[in-house]
Amino acid sequence: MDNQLKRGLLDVCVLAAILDEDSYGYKIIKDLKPYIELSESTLYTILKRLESAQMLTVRSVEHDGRLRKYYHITDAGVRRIEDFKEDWKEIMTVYQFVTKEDHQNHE
Amino acid sequence: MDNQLKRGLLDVCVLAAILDEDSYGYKIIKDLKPYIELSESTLYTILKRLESAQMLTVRSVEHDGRLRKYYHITDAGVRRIEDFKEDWKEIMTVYQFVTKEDHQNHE
DNA sequence: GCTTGATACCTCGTGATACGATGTATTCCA
DNA sequence: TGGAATACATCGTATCACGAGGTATCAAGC
Repeated sequence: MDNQLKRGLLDVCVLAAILDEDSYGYKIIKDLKPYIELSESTLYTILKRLESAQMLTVRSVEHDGRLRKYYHITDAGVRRIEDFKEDWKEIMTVYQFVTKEDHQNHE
Repeated sequence: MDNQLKRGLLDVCVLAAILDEDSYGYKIIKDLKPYIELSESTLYTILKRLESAQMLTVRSVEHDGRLRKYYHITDAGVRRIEDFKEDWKEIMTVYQFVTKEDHQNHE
């Protein structure tokens, strides 16, 4: 997929991945894989950004001797997803502008 | 609109703006305004990028003592729009992942 | 015991890019 | 005479995705 198209989608994908249930980095990547691929370096950048924007909170848990950091979405995070849905309406008008063969008559 | 969401859309918008008819910078901005806003500095960056990617060609025309640079889409530019339509299918599956309230049952 | 691969975290540097600020020059209208 | 509008352009900055690399644990196979 075109790289630039992913921007603006990634943040909201990560938030959606922890919406129903708290999750951790490695699992988020796996869960998102069928929809969108992102590297670990990308994810941890996003996670840090979302945390400093207070859209999620973090909690460390020891699991099988390994550290796991569970991420929990906040109200602001949920609102971020709602805002995205609003923005999407504008995106769709842009999409229609780009894809209609003839800009005045037939669709 | 969220800034990041525009990325990946802008290039293709500019190409769509010159698809039916050659156009020039100032007019492209005006034509796109109802759909997406972009500043002059952004547009000229994009135009230069698309030119070096050979997705459009340029032709200078004197108009009322002012210079006008008309942009003409190439086959590669048209193909770029087609590729975008393909990418959009993937984008829609991502969108659906983000927006469905419950990730297993009801839509 | 040793290696390999999966799990799980992290940092650093780079390249792409949208845009504000700024500059130049002309035409048109009040 | 002055300020929109038209029309082009450059520079610097901030944001961001990602590859490359690093640390550490655990399970499985030889």
